[in-house]
Amino acid sequence: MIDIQLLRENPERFRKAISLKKFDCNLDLVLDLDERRRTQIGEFESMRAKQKAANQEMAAMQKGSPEFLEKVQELKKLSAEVKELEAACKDLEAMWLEQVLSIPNVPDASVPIGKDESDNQVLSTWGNLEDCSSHAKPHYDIDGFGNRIDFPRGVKVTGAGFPFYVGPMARFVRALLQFFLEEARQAGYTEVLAPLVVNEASAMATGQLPDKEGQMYVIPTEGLYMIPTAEVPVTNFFRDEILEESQLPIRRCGYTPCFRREAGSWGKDVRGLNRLHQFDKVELVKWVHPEKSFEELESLRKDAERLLQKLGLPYRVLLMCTKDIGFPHAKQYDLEVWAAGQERWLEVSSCSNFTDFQARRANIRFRPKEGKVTPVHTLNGSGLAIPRTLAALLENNLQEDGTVLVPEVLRPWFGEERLVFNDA
RNA sequence: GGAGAGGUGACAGAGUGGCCGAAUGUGCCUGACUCGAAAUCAGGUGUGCCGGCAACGGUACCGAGGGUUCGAAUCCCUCCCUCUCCGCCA
Repeated sequence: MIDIQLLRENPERFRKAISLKKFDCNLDLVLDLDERRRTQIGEFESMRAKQKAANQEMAAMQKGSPEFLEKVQELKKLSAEVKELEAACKDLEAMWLEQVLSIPNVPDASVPIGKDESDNQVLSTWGNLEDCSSHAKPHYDIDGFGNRIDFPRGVKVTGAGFPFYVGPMARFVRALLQFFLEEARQAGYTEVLAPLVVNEASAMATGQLPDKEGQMYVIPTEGLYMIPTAEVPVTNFFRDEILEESQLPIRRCGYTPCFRREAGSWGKDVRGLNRLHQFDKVELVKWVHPEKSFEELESLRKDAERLLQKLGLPYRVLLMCTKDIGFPHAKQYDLEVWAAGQERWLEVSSCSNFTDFQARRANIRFRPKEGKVTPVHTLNGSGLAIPRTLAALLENNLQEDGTVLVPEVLRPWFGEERLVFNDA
């Protein structure tokens, strides 16, 4: 959530941010509620102070004495008033909070202004598209693909979007995960193995609730949600905590399966590995000093880029425009890998700086050497999402003989030079 | 899942209706002592919100949410969590 103090001081800054992000929320209502809330709090607290003082007097009186009983009668009325004022406060507070939570984060000045995805800037492109296999074809059209990634069995067992990875392909996914995790470790991220379901408070803190609940699978009997990304449990690790300045920055990585309902994305771009309900991903998360978050975003992006470079996959870096960055984001890069068979770019990582927006919502703060407790800045990025990376890899490295050449960096983990699709 | 016990500040641990934002101890910070350190002594040491330029004042917070009462850390209800025993189980 935003800093209400800043909104009071400079509403225009937020008005602009909202229009740039094309979000719909009523700033005047927020400011009005803020005003009323403060007045209400003032009234309640002064009445409450009066009550406390009177109760103080009572404590000194002899219980049951006439003046005591008289005082009780007198205070009953005051007590009722206090209760009313308190209830009014709570109501206003709740309305106020709901509105404050609906205001998006302000985009950084470096974020290009744009109206749709065509305004995202391609910052750089790495690798040569021509270097990809001349035999490339969409991964789902590779001979024997179904032997290795079994969608029909997934449909039978669970439903669409839950494939089985079989034999060498299962091992290959594991090799990718191990490669990603090891790279992250060497880049200074501490590995965590996190819960795959989270409670409501956690989903609220990272912003999946209340607006994006359609994205998550729900376990209604327990009131829990299956995670759409490791970001949720990993970020919530420090929820409601005060960190020491000397601890910052904290860098963590975590592998988890991710579960996404993807409601509404029916029919488009969903073939093969392009979009699944369950997929594996390594996520990188940082908690940093507010002054360092934008440089930490650059290094986060580079950490993700390095993975694609080592895998030899051509990719491009997009600086997302104001319309395309999400609600809590201040700045966001997307990494898109080239899938030579489909001849299209696939998003495999999104690296974001949330500044203090998510931290304020999740109540993650730090104690500066001087001054008062302050929200940290949080960042995260994929490093990387498996299925699309895998799709590009299969397509780009497809050989004439129908096998896929395994990148050097994966061989220590996979143990073989080629991925074969047809069982001998 | 059943039975019992319990959840208090950074930690340990008192407190069972008003004198409790909360004893005491530990830790931490400052000062004294010391060449320096240890030990000792003295003082300080939470977070949110509201008001205030500030000093500061007010208010809330003793697992969470309701309730009783003039007044709740303390009594009642619901929920969550931890521990012990039993059951079940990878």
